[in-house]
Amino acid sequence: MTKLDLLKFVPFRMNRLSAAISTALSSEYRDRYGIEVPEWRVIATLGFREEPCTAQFVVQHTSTHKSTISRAVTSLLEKGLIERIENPVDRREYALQLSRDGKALYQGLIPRLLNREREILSALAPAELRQFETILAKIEKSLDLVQADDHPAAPRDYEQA
Amino acid sequence: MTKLDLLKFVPFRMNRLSAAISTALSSEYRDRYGIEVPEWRVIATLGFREEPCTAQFVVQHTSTHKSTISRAVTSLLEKGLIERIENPVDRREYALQLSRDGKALYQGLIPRLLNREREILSALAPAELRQFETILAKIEKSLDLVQADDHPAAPRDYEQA
DNA sequence: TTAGATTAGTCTCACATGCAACTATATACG
DNA sequence: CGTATATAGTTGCATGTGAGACTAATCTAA
Repeated sequence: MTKLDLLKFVPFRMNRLSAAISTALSSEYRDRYGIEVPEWRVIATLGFREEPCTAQFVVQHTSTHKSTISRAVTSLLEKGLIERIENPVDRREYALQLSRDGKALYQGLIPRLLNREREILSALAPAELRQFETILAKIEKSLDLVQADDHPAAPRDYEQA
Repeated sequence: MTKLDLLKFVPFRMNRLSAAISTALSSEYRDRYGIEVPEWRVIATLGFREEPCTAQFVVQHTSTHKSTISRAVTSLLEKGLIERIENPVDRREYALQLSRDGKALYQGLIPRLLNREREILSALAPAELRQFETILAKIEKSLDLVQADDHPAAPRDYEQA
């Protein structure tokens, strides 16, 4: 008679933890700036990489479905938080970058989010935190979620759903 | 100039990892039995606790929104995988339990899911696995996701979306 | 007994998102 | 060249789900 205790089942626990963490963070950008998760991911990508990059790059970088990114980009354009630059060499794609307002939002938001992350992880001792980083990296690798920057893996469309 | 690397940001990594793990597991019940995540959670709860229990109990136990559980229960009833017993003492609630078919599904499914979990965690050394359990428990506790069985915490409605 | 509060469960609404078809452009190769 | 294939990005469609109103039943306390 095999049994399974949900509360000890890692997939369930990861789901629940991830949702709880998202909720804990979302107030910082949702309540404060009216930004949803996919939009946050676009901003995070553009803010971190100084150079403009395409929506396709954001898709790869964030492991988010391209239709979701497309809608997030549209929304951010409407909000004036990013700008779109035509690429004369390849007119299918556009280079995206943060606008002045987008950069200001980024600068205001990042410290808050890092603080939240710190708060959540403050439950861990320093050694545990290092272990956690190692463990996450190993599981990510075994699930093929890590991609060399120049040889991006096959696109994956996992969403926080 | 503060910056944030998404790929090193724990909330993002947890989201992505949790989604990838869900995807890796869902084939076992989705493809195989046409069961969705909320239905799986109901089945897991009923199968683990031998005694019948109410939808409200499942809500608390799985940290899932009551409307989601309600729909999952309806769907499982239609599929004949669970049964609903009226409670003459309190006619608002119903006791739920796995049907014969539901128990068979449970018995067939559990070993597969445990195998999948093992595969995913096989990237970790035994010591790391123990560390991981400890770390998860600590973060869960700090986010108030653990509930004493007789003093359930305030209901939380985190969903995998 | 009764009025107000509480609880279990259902249902409607709004909305986010994956999928897949689609458009427009670019590339590869005969 | 020109045709076939691949790619960037958008959009329509279907669906899953959280919020919260709602119903019915129970509990509490005057």
